[in-house]
Amino acid sequence: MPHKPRTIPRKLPLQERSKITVEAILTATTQILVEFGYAKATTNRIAERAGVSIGSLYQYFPSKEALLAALYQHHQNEILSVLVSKAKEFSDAPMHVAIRELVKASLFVHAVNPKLHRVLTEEVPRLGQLEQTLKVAESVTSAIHAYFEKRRDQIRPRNLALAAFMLERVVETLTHAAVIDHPEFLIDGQLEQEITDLVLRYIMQEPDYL
Amino acid sequence: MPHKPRTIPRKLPLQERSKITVEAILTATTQILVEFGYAKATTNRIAERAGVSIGSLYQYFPSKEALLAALYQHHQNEILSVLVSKAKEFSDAPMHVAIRELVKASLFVHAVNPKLHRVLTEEVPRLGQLEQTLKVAESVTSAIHAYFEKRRDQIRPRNLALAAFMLERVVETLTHAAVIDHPEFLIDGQLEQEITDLVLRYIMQEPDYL
Amino acid sequence: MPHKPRTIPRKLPLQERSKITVEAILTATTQILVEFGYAKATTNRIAERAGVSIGSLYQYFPSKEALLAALYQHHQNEILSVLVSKAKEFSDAPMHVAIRELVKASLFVHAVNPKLHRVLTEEVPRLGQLEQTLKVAESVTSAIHAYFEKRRDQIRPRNLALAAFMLERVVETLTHAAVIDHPEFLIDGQLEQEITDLVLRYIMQEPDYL
Amino acid sequence: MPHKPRTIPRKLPLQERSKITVEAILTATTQILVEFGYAKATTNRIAERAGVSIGSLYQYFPSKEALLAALYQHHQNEILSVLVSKAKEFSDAPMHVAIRELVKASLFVHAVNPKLHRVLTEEVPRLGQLEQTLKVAESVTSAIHAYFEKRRDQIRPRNLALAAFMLERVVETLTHAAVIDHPEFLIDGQLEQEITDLVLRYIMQEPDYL
DNA sequence: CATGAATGAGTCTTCATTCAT
DNA sequence: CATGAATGAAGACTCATTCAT
Repeated sequence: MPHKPRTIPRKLPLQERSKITVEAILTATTQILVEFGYAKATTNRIAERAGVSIGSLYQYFPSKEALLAALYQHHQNEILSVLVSKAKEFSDAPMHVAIRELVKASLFVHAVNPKLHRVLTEEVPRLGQLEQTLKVAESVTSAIHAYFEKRRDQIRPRNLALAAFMLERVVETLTHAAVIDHPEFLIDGQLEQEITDLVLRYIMQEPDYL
Repeated sequence: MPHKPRTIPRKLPLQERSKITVEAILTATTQILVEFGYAKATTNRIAERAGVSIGSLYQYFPSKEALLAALYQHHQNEILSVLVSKAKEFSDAPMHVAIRELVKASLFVHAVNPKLHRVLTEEVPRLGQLEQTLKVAESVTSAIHAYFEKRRDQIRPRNLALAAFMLERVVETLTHAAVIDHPEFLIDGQLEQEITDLVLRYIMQEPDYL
Repeated sequence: MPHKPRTIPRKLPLQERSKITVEAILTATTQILVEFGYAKATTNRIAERAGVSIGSLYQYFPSKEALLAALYQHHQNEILSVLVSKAKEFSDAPMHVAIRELVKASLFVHAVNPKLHRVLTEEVPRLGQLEQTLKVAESVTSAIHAYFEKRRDQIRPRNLALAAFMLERVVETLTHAAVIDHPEFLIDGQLEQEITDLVLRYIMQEPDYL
Repeated sequence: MPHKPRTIPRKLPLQERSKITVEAILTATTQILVEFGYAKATTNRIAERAGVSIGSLYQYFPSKEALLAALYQHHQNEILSVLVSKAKEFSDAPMHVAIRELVKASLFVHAVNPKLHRVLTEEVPRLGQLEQTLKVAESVTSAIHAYFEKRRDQIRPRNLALAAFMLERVVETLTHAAVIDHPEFLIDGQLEQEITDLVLRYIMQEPDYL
């Protein structure tokens, strides 16, 4: 009889074999999600693809939700780590450079596995634990906000929280939508240029940077 | 037989009673979707909420997908009609006025039933017929594109298709995300102002309109 | 979904337990069919009778049709194996002996589980895969035809295909109908004698075998 | 809520319009049965095809079973009337003539609407009232039996009941199966000849009639 | 720890039948 | 009497999850 799903991993993959198994399951989940979409991503199918018994899957992920959450987490971390490293690298650069790099990073990140990103973003229901997980956006927004605070005098808009929110959303949406629906805009770095432009014209006091 | 679900409404509501039933079903669907989310929106629950037998539901909507598609359609039409009427109203206005009105309209449209909009946009799987239905975005983009063509000389960016795409995406995302996650930005027409600003600074040759 | 039901067994029973389960399901299907008839033979009822969960039933038989097909197959094989073994045993015997044995075998086969035979033959709809399965008749006819070819000179009728067809149909119907509706004709081997007579008088050149 | 089906027609078609309606329903049932088979012959579909409301259908046939029973009855009567009239016509003819005519009549009857005959015979479940209805076979058998009694001395087999049973079954099956599966045997009156032969050789004392 | 057979609540959907208009 | 909207019991089937081996 089905239960209310636990979400905390039952045990940590201490041993080597465990790690491999967990890895295999996660990889399989990604593949199944990409190939068949969320609706057809059953735990049994995932286990099969992973070459692992369904029992083992539940050994490491106490519920389907936990599995998805882990994948999500993993995906988020990849994204965050790219963004964070870029942020550090260009924290002292001129703003127009920093922002261009942020846009670049966002494009890069979306290009890694666009289909997975789309499924995770659009299909997987954000319920329960997943609700909490989906917070890259927020932490990026916070980081941008903090950055704006530091350079308050170079920022034209007065409401920095609002500006940060807008920046995060705009960059995310445009890179996401372009990668999925309009790859042609990516040619020649056109999109990168235009998004950067869009943002800088809004953010900066002196648009003469151009 | 999961099966290939039919999507064409089985019969048209000839009598008055039918219309009421159809209306009740659609309303119930909206409510259930908003209250419980897509995952728990079963046809039986919807019928019950509508105060109608499950048989009646299937009398008018030959499959769950068809029901959702109808709701989608309805929702889309509401949105489009608002946008289209605004578009006509301001087609000859100065661009900065027209764009401000577009932003206003978008905010208005998202404010009607934000939760429904979120569920329809983020949770309901876009399969089969729904795939086709999800095209408001595209038609809005086209309309903007056409508008840009007419005013080509006032538009700074050279790639009009790209600019139209960006404009549509940006306005949609920002109004959507704000309505759902940051209602505080809506106070004082702040967001409206800022989005308009963002867009105009990007679009226009002469930002001295400010 | 309703769907086009799969018919290939989902997985083979690897473990001992599986075999028992499959066996139990098949047995239960037979019982339910015999007791309640096809119309009331629901998969849930069958699973219950088998002392097995409905899920298990679908683990081994991907659709109701597949279940019935399997039962059919099994039943057909039993029949065929009896007939084939008899055929081999008497392939060189005098024709009047061979034919008497065929009749005997047919009676024997129908007597095993007449009710099941009746349900399978008369009630279960012959759709999809079952269509293909229902071919014992044809293979028996072919075998008879081949037999006739070999003994062409002893066979009075000229159209051997027609004669084979008639022989198969006549023996099948008479044994079937008698077993179900007129068991009294089976007493004393009366029916066996008469069918044999009917056939031999038609088939043979020289009815003086009598 | 569904009830246990009544079977006695609710009212007689006294008026002209009623007769037409009943006729239309019966015709539609036949068509639907032939076109789609029993499994897809829903009462709503039948009513629609008949150009009559579902309510009207139930006005005249209190249940689906009653409808099928009526059709059955009708079909049986058509068959019986042909056979009976032939029987009368040839009751005093020499037996080999009479039997040939019986075979002819059977072929004729099966050729009228073979598909309907097949559906009625093989698909429609013989439950409840239908169980009782399916008795043409029996009355034909009785008639043959009576005929044999009258000509006892010309009949070779001693068990006249058994002989009558065999004769009825054999003629019915062969004509039925041939019409459906082997129309080629009907060419040139071959089948008619052979069935007649089969029967006469079995029945008659003196096969020198040939 | 792994395995995979087993579970069963819950889904979508159909269709014979009723009954208000 | 006709109409057709409404009914709802019941059926086939899925899939997350458990547990004996």
